[in-house]
Amino acid sequence: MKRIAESTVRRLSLYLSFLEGIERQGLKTISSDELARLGGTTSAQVRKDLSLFGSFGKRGLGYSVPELSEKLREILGLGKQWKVCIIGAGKIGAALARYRGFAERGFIVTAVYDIDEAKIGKRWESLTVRPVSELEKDAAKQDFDIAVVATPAESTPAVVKQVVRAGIKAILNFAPIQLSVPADVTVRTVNMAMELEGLSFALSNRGD
Amino acid sequence: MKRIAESTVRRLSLYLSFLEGIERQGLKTISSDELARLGGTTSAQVRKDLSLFGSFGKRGLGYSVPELSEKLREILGLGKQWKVCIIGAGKIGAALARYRGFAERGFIVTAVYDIDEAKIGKRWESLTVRPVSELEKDAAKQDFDIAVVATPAESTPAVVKQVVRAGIKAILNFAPIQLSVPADVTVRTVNMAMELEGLSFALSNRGD
DNA sequence: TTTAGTTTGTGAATTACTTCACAAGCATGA
DNA sequence: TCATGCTTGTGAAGTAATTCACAAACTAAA
Repeated sequence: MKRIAESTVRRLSLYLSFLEGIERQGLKTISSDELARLGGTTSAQVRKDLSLFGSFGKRGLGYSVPELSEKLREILGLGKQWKVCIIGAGKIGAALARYRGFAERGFIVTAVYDIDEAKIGKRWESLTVRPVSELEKDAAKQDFDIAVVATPAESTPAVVKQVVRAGIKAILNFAPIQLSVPADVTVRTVNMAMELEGLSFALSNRGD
Repeated sequence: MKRIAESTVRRLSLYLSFLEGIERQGLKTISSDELARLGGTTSAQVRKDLSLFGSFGKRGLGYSVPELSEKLREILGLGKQWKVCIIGAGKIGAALARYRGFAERGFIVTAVYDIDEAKIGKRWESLTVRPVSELEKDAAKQDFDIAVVATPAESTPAVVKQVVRAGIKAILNFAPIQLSVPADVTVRTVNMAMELEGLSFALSNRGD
């Protein structure tokens, strides 16, 4: 299959969230045009995005809401269960571990790690904090799919090295630094400072 | 000035964070090539990004680290102080209000709002929770620059309408929905579900 | 001063993404 | 059954972002 752009995947997520709302309202079909209006894009964009994966609509009618939802869930790999470990037993990690949407979408947090001696061995959100040095060994048994990296900037490169060595292929990164990983590891970074600076830029350069 | 792509602004933020690290290490100059390596991009990209705003380097030498940092801070509008209000006195809001990087970069939280009667009037992170219905009136006096929207999906559209009416031109959105705002309002959305789904997609479609 | 070695800044070329525009398919009603 | 009206799926066209490639500018050393 052709390489899919990250922007496309983000839009698919967005479409799915709309469809779930619409499904709850009981509507049976939706056109690319309505979907586009909800997502702030164009109907051609919607159709193009979907056409990368097949043809799911009926000409003259639109898309069946439950059918398209199901297809999108399949495309996005939801419905499977993903084993997640959280690295960094701090506030962000805790917020995520408690976040309902996490479990709802099949992301199951099965372990938590830290490098801080003071935290290791403590109970944390119904798990026991383990040392990062054990990650590789644990991963051989548990087979984690995703690592959430929520460590301070300084310790993050070392932590990420362990994650990669443990064979984990997907990282959700909250550390405010750029991760360097092999090409077969996917990283999504959530960086508040960067978002704020984006807003600051927009405010500073209005009307240019 | 020409329209600047969001991806460019994100990279500028990234470059700045590297420069700050390098400045602490005491290095005086850096080449586009080194910056590119740190940021996982190409030297041509770095030079192109910077050239949109002027020419800051010296041929044969590279960029002066303190000088380029300063320029980037200027471009990104840091150094100014931005007045921020948080809407939604929940966990995300609290985490942000306490987040040090927030204040360090000049984002000052001066008020918090909610629609939940039970929360209104309560103390919260050294502020008192006010009703969203008062936002427009308050904004006339306080002149907020940025609104952080951290409300449940259902109540978000109404909240955003108030924010827009209050004349606030930048929104950091944590609600898992698409905001509809006039063109002169800038929105950055942080949506965990979308990031997770991106990872899920990558894991499901490896090797295609 | 001259030469060798770097590195920038930037048009041109390339690649990626989005939008256009329309034939083809389906539903509905006559 | 046929005509009308809608909406999809998709090549082609257009726009945007990235990378190439090289002249120009600077440093440092001889």
